[in-house]
Amino acid sequence: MIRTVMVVEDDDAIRMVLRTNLEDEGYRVLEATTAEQGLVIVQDEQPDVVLVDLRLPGIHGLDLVRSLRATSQVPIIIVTAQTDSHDVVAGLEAGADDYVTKPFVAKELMARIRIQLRRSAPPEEGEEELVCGPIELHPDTAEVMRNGELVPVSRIEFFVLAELIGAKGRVLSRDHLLRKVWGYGNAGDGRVVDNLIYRLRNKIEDDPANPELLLTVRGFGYRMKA
Amino acid sequence: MIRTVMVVEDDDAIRMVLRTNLEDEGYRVLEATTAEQGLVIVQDEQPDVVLVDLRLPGIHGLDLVRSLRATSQVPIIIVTAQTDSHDVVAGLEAGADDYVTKPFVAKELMARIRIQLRRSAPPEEGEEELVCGPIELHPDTAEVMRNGELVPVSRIEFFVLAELIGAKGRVLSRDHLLRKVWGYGNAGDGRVVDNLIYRLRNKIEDDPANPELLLTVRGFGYRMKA
DNA sequence: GCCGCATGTCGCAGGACTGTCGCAGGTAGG
DNA sequence: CCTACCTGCGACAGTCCTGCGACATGCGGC
Repeated sequence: MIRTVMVVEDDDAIRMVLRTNLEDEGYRVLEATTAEQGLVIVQDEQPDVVLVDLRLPGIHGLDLVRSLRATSQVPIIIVTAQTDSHDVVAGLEAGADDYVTKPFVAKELMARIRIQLRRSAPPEEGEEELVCGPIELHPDTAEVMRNGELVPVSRIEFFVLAELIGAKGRVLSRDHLLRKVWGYGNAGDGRVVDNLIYRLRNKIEDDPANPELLLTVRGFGYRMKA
Repeated sequence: MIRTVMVVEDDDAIRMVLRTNLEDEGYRVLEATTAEQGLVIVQDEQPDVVLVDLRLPGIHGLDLVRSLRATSQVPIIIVTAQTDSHDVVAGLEAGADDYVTKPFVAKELMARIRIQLRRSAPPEEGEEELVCGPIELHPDTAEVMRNGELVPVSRIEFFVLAELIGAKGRVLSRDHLLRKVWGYGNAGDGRVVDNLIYRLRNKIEDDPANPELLLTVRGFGYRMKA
């Protein structure tokens, strides 16, 4: 099961560090630079954890925490400078679940995220099997097997495949995939999806020109063979 | 049965979020950014639910609610900022059926929409099977089966068939189909429908010249065999 | 039976949709 | 710094869709 982490942080450098660290841990990462944006994205994507920098331009992070907590149970971790210790207290009172102070040690933050995830994880879950015919996805290792043989796929290819297989044969529109995989606010050309599908087919189909697993539904989008 | 939700909201970001969420739930979505526009579209399209932002440019959402209620029974859900609680009361008095405050949780809004739909819907519903004789529609995969065999149809053909089968034998006028399938603002020739029916018959009828499923009702339109 | 209108039945051409592939900037790793 | 890979983008071609028009057919009223 792929978990999604939302990062609300206006400092580009820090956001980048967080993104790379999180992606290395296998999370899907959403980003926002303002509280307003963060609020919208959280509602749209319903991430599994939210990291909030308290010092945001415009609306203060503290208010974001309150707004989030008012409508959602999502675990919130505050990320803040060491000097703002009083804000941390206010943040926890506002409904945050944990905090880390900058400069933070990546490993510690990752650990805290895991704790929050475990705490909020649905009781069972069952690690939904991502299998479709000869294709098998291992979210743990981000690996794709085909007839038991490892197929190298890129990060984004993996997510698209996971989304498609997770849909269990239902059609997914290009828009849907753009939003779910590329992320919110990505106004990228819809053709990006076509391209990625083309590349995926070259990796997982016997005869990429006559796909039997990753099917086109003209006018609608793509779907996996049931 | 495909339901239509109308969104009257001037904020682009919020409208976008609503659209994507609603489309993910399988609704058809209509949009308007002003009360005037909303009123026109509602009358023309007769959606199944209307979401109204109270803070609209020009005419206030409250007046839109009154105008709608004056001429229609359509369920109205108010979407408003938390701070406008007095407006909510006024809105409900003006005839709205429910409300959500921004920031709202998408899931909650979807649930409220379902409630309104159920309230206004024919008693049963329940994922209504799109089946008519040997014809079977699968919205998940956008596929049409005939005697268990896949029949390739285009996007627009699929929607027309869905609309007809959803009507359960009632006659649908060309105008109705143009509005529901081709969409608002399409001033297309009514003969476009005739053409499409012709093509559909060639795909789903045993003897297209003597249709037994997709029937003509002279002077009115078309209907499926009961 | 005749006439007028609604509908059926094509064929066509423009265009929408998708597959395919090469290119270049960017990134990660060595 | 170099290399390999990833990824978005654009271009092109082939296929399919679809609106339109023209003519044929059939139905209903007189």
